Amino acid sequence: MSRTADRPAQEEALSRAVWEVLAHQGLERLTVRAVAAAAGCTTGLVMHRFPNRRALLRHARELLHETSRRRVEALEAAAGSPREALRAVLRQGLAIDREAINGSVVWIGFLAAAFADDELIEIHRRNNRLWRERLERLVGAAAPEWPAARVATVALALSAMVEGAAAFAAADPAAYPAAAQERMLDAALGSHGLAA
Amino acid sequence: MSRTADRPAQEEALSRAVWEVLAHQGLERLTVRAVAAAAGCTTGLVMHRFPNRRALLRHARELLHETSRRRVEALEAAAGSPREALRAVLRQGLAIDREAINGSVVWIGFLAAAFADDELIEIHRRNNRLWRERLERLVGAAAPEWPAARVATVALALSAMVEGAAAFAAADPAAYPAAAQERMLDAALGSHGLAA
DNA sequence: GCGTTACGGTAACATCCGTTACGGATACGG
DNA sequence: CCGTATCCGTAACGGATGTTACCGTAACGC
Repeated sequence: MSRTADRPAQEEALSRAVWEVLAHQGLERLTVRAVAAAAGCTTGLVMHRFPNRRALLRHARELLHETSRRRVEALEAAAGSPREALRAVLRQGLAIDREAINGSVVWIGFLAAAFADDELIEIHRRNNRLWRERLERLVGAAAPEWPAARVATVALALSAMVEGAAAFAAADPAAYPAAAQERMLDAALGSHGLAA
Repeated sequence: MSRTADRPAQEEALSRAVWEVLAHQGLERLTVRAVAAAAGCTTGLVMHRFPNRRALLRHARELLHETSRRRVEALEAAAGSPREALRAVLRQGLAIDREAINGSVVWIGFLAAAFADDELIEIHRRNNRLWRERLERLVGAAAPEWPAARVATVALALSAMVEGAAAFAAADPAAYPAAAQERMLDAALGSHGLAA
């Protein structure tokens, strides 16, 4: 062996650089060179870690999903009741601080990129279906007496609302302040009889 | 004068070509050459009609907004009651047929592009605020007794839900069939006491 | 008809892209 | 210490991109 490079750490650093570029420069400027510059290295390292640009994007997308999954599971575990868990998980999907706004911008960038990359769209669908199952499980726990069809419909309504609000806020943070998003979430939960 | 070219018609045709490329090839392949090919002309015509690529995208974005505004106003005028108008306007924002799915893909593409173009994001914000005002007016007409704050909150909840559902369906049409989206809409309207 | 003028296709330009090849540097095994 | 294997920065390549310049061509006024 020669000098041991921490490959997973480098891959994560490069993935974070992808998020950075996506959040602050947009999809059109998401080039290998821009990612390398954001990571403080050269294109040589990037192309040594990943066989090509698409593989880099895929890794960054997967890591983003894994990160948000862990965050959601921590919130779910820390919640005191099913309804609190549901609200906490939905709330983290909103764009209520600068970091979450950046996350939403990145999410939109990956989605737009996925329409031109079969493997990215496959990753999106897989993750989205897991997200949907989680939401249905949380709604079912929050309203145990509901039939499955109602659970599924309300879970879709809530998850779609959160995604849409995050997109709105990402594009126009001043027009969609955190308080407005939270009022929206509580109004929706309350209207469905799911208030904690 | 020489041979009179129908400039507005050409600009519209080029804008439609932009939508076409955005819907079927994605933002990354949205090049001047791809737009020209989709419009059945060469880059020469494109660059004669617009000073540069960004101006072409801006025109296509504005025209898209104007088109959907006209569609929405027709639905609103044809509705028999305020609540029917609200439902019809929200329903057209869903991705319930192939054309609407394409429209949602295009919408996401423009949004992702806007994060790298100050003028595009400005157009988005202006249009989105008009959309929001329309929704608040419709919700207010559907529930005249509500205070303004509740109207605004519910309008945000409904519009965000529709946008999110359209994004979900655009990325995974098989997982979000039209019937599921409509059930979601009716469940949300019903939960807020706005069913027709 | 004919000159003029707008129109738009062709082709070139500089730049940037993803990717590849190479070579210097470095840490480990012996 | 030294050979060697790995790491990664450098630099180049072919191709694509936005944009510009040029020029043939077709229609209108006279």
